[in-house]
Amino acid sequence: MNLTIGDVAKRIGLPAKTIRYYEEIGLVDPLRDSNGYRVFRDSDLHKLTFLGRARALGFTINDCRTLLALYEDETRASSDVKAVAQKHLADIEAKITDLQAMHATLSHLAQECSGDGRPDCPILKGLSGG
Amino acid sequence: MNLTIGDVAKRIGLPAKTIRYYEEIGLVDPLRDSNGYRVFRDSDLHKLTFLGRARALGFTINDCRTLLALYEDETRASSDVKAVAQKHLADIEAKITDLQAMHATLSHLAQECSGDGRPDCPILKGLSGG
DNA sequence: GTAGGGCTTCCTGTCACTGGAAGGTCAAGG
DNA sequence: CCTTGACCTTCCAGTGACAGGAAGCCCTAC
Repeated sequence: MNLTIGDVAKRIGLPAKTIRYYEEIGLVDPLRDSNGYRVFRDSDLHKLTFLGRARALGFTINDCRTLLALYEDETRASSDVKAVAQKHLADIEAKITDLQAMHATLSHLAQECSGDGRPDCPILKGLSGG
Repeated sequence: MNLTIGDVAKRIGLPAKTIRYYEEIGLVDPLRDSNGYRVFRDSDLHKLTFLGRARALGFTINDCRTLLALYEDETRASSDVKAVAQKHLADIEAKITDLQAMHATLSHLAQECSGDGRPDCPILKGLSGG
């Protein structure tokens, strides 16, 4: 018995919709049964697992495409993989820095806000440029 | 002389496109000159400044709409503002936590990758489930 | 009068899906 | 044999917050 897309979805932990989408954009290419249902080979399952993990680490679909190509290429240089990873690590670090700055500013404002029934509010003052 | 949208954009630090978009979704409502050009009052400039800062702190457009309404409402309770801010702070914290987890996992994998010309790569192994 | 820059609207594209409609397929139960 | 319900299929629209670009009007300077 072939695994249907629902079975694969459960096994991999990705929604069926997402798997169809990955096929549509050419990340996987499952076979078809005579009834039109998708047929997933082991290689498809491996790719989908790979994609699920890469996406969970925050790689873009474009990065995933690159990484998947490297994954499939037995003659790859690990430096190519590492370069993609390090670029992504730098992006993550930049995002964390941004978020921490936002958090610092906003928590400072919130701390000064009494948060009661009165209209006076340092948060709004801060936002309006006060 | 009225300020045109380009002048306002420079002054506030938002692209003109963004200001038009904010008008389209009802966040601001500038007047119009006889030639069709937008005319920005002081109150429009204040609102746009407010929006720019709120967006820079990561508030969604929907939150901005709420905050702007509170900003305009002289009878607001500061607790309402603070609630929005604290919800957003919690979201920021969650995002930072997620990003830090991704960073930890990926930097660990990257550290083990030699990054040379050989095909052997712990990053790909980690992604494929190894 | 013409060249340029800015303004206007409108339409499309981005990213990575998600939701939903319309219709085909399959196994189980009556 | 028929139905029911849970699958599967495709296709279309919407999300958030804009950005890019085309076509055409306006205004100033030379």
